[in-house]
Amino acid sequence: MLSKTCEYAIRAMLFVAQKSKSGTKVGVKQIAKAIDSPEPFIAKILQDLGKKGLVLSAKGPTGGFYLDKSGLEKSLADVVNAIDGDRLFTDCGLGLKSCSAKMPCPVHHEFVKIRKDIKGMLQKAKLGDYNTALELGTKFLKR
Amino acid sequence: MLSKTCEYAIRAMLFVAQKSKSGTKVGVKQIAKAIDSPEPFIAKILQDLGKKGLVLSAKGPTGGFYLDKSGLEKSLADVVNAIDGDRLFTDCGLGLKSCSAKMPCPVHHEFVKIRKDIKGMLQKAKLGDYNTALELGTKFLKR
DNA sequence: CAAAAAGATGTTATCAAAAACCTGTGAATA
DNA sequence: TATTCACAGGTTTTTGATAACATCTTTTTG
Repeated sequence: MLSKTCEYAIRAMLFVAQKSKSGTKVGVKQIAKAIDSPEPFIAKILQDLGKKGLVLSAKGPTGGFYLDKSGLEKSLADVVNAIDGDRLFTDCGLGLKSCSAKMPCPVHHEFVKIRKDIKGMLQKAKLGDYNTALELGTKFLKR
Repeated sequence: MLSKTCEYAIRAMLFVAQKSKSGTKVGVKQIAKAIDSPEPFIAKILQDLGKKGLVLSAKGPTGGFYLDKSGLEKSLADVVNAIDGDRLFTDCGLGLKSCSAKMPCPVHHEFVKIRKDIKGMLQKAKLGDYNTALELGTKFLKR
């Protein structure tokens, strides 16, 4: 469904979001540990997300990644779009190169509906929405 | 969403279903051409599906793959399950190894609903359901 | 029997995703 | 201002999925 990269990205962003609520910046090492991901890999991903304006970063001691108010309002759909593009929402479910309402694969119409649901779900979910649950330990980012 | 293998499998099965309606058996070569897939690859997939009882085959001249009445009643979910297992319906949307109602990732509950929809859709879609549309050329298996 | 077609098995090639590494550069603080 | 911390950026390696090919066996029809 989502690429591995994208999965890591979302988990990392949710962790950063959680920490940003209290104004803390977090380093790559800490993030990697929190979401159980390879450190150099998550560094790359965050760098990429930074370039695309989805996460802020500060160099030097006490530096790290963080989100501001508007960053916390970004949705999971924004993250997915930054990493995977709109592949998930446009690619044919049966792998056809040109599959559209005009030239549909057998399951095209059914897939359109499903994808719409997924998109809606991802758009509704904001990065800041999960802080409480994460702190309470009722939702998890690793294992 | 589905593996490439699974996509080919579904397309191949839909083609076989279409031909089986009129009692025709189809060879690997013909199938590969019809769904625009590598011939040795689709051969392997069909061999596999045959072993799992989803498609019938006959050796020798005039042989090939075909479906009987009960085969045409099988659903896309059956094909997906034979190839990809229940990966699609059980794996965590964010890549966590153990993600369940008890230890959910942040989007677990949302994903459960989506997956249920997908499953329902695949179960409702029978292999024989698309014959007319395929013959009329309003739905397609390649390009 | 000969030809045709699937069954079975194994090897190799290609490609993109994932992962790891290494050096550069800017910022903070003592 | 020097040191150190941490992100930035580029390069390389590894891995796994996909794809392609080859060979041989078995079965069935004509």
